Amino acid sequence: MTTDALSRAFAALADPTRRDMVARLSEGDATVSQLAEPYRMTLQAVYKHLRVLEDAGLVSRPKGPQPRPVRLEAQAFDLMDTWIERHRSRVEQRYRRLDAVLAEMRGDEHGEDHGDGDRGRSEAAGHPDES
Amino acid sequence: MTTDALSRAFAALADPTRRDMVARLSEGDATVSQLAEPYRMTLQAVYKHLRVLEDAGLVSRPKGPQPRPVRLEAQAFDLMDTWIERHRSRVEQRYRRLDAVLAEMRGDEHGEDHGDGDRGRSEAAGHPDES
DNA sequence: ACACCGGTCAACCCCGTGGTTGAAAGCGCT
DNA sequence: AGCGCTTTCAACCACGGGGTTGACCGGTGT
Repeated sequence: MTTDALSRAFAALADPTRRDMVARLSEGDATVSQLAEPYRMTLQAVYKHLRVLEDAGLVSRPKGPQPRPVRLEAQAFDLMDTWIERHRSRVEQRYRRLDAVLAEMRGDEHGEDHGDGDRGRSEAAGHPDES
Repeated sequence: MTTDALSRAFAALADPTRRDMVARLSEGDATVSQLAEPYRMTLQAVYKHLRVLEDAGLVSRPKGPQPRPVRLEAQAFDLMDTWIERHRSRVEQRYRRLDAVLAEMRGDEHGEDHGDGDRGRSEAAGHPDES
């Protein structure tokens, strides 16, 4: 079950088919069968994927009558986005700081790529902090 | 195997333990055993998680001698970030547009929340487009 | 009423994954 | 060499996830 929302969201997007669905949904709502037709898999399989996306909160659907269209829901994306942003930015800052240090030490020549240079050690006795 | 990079990245972050590791790594590099100690699971299990993160490109480690520290790698985050951003923004635009339409139709009263109102249909015959 | 159509549920199969245990490497000591 | 530390590999187990097939519900049309 993995229980927590973030896990579900990430897990949901970990599948190419599901990502493709999201991509198509971002261009407009669609019904289950409409979503299904491009793929070679069964309608039921698509439905399952849909359920996963729904459980992840990435997608919502009116419980009303017959042609229940599927609609993208932005909030779950925000969840992941902020999480990623939170940690990624930290790393990039460390990168830049290191860049700066290196630049200061020699004449600068900022390599855009990530070839591993030498390593700097830095212990972190941090608390888990999670989320 | 799920093969593609994005899938691996998302799948990697779909696990709370792994996310926690990333969170801690964003505060500074750490060795496998350092990473392992907070958790009740085996060192080997942690190592496996590490492998997943590494395969996902979220983490790198110098192949040098013994205490091989683990280091966060920003690029994979960028991958996910841009993907999410690409689609999320689309949705939000649609939201706003719909908001605007509604506002135009009546005297505006922009509900901040997402209670489902009525729905507008809009077919999309778009190509998969993927990635 | 009947059938049709879209959507949904349930049982089942296969394999990838999170976790375990056990043993083997690598490398730093003295 | 031998000890001890960290890191890694391999075999194994239980569970959940992606996919299938088959049947069932809910409206709409005629």
